[in-house]
Amino acid sequence: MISNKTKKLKREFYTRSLLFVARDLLGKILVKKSGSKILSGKIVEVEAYHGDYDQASHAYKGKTKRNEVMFNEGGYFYVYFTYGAHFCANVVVGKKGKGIAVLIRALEPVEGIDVMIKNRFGGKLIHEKENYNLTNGPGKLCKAFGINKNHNGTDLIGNEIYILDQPKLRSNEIGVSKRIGITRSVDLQWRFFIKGNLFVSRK
DNA sequence: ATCAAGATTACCT
DNA sequence: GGTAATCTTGATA
Repeated sequence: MISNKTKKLKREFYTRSLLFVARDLLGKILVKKSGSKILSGKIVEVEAYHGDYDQASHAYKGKTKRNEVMFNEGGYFYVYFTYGAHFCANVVVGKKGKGIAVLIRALEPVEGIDVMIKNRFGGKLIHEKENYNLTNGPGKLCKAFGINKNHNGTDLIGNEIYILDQPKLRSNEIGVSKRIGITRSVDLQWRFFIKGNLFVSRK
């Protein structure tokens, strides 16, 4: 359940070290306002990307037009388009100029589920269990939340998209693994997820 | 100007 | 479990 202690995360949360921020994002609530509607979901799976020594990171080869948002200070939204079809949403982390981010890989829907169904499937949900297929992947959650290129660079300290604080998870509730879908720096154990959560993208 | 790769997904057997 | 789809970006000429 969602705690009553629902304060928006501040800049200081995001400007800490990468792996601390990545782990601490688990269990927090991503919120997006779209008109009068509110969409929200609990973060249940993330991956860390570091610009300096992580060859899988978009920022590894330095700043380009595509990845420039990654070089902001922590607390900005980095959205990119990939495979000709999908957007992926990241939280920029650390100090200005570093090129560090956390990819949000999966959410557990909380508010605005009707809108998410509409965004993902055009309004029709054939099987009840399809709810588990709404936001259990980086491209899927962007589609469900209506996140696209226009949201690249959004300040998460603002009111359009932000993340609500929640009690910190115990370490035995968090799973760790290699990252998914990359071909370089494959051995880093930088994927974190909530153990047993049904909305995690893969086992 | 051309080209290959990609932090994925959906659909097929 | 395998793979086609699809197009933007960044690198190379």
